[in-house]
Amino acid sequence: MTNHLEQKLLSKNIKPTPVRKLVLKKLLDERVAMSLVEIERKLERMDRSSIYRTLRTFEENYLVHAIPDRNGTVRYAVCDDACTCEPRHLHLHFLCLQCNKTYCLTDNPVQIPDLPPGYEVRSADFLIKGICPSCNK
Amino acid sequence: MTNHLEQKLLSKNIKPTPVRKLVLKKLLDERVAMSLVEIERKLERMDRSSIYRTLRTFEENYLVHAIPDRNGTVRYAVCDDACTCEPRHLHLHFLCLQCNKTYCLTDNPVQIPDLPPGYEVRSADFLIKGICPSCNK
DNA sequence: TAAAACTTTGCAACCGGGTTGCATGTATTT
DNA sequence: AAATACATGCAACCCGGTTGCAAAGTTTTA
Repeated sequence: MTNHLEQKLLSKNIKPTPVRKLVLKKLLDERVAMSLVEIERKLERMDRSSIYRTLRTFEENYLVHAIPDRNGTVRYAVCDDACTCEPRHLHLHFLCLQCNKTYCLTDNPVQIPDLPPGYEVRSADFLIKGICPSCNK
Repeated sequence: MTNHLEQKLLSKNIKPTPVRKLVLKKLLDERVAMSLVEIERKLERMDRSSIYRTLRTFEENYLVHAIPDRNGTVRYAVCDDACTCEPRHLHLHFLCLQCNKTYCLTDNPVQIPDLPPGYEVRSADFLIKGICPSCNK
């Protein structure tokens, strides 16, 4: 419901405007990470630059995180409540090569390996590619 | 030297043409992963589409692998001799947020975590971001 | 060795996602 | 109610990626 969306936005200090609520709703409903254009196509009446700026606002305020894929498109996924998007937070994602959906696998903890001295780690992305359960049956 | 480049190309069944040798040389010399445009800027006289097609050929023949970053650009790095780019091969990369260079950390093994049943893993990318040793001193 | 077939390269044009400037509309403050 | 700030929509632009096509180079075949 709407209130839930508003609360989620407010909890990240984002003013709950109509556009923002719709974009957030879409991201939550689809339950997979979406790119700017994917969102644009699903929200027919909405202007691209509005979605673009909305996604930037979301990312700046740690409501979503970005997941780059091999073709140069970036998809966005809503951070779960525990996600702080802080340094050393590790995002684990699964991209299905068949249906092209990107799943967030938040409950699979991954260790960031020790690096040679001198490397200072700020964040990390782990993207696994393959076939997802629903394409696999 | 040239012969080394030719051998590297031939070992992956790529005909060693002038353009290909130059692109490969540049990738090896710079020792960091480079995007299409980065290569284009370093190789002033060379046509973009030639570089583009060259990179595709390299990738198709497993001479380089692609590393997507957060802004939607894809960088290419020469696979080391052990790298087969096969399923289950895990690429570990480090992107410096300051100098924007991408390093291949091939000697840091990483385990692909166990996923929930139904997920079939084909490949994986692990991108760590932070500050590299030479920016860090 | 010359012609035919194929591959590589360069040029130009295009495409499409991402980005920005600006004007209008909507909310917030005074 | 006026002034200010913020959000939205539109249009235009930018730029990396991609493709079609013709010229140059290479390999094959007769």
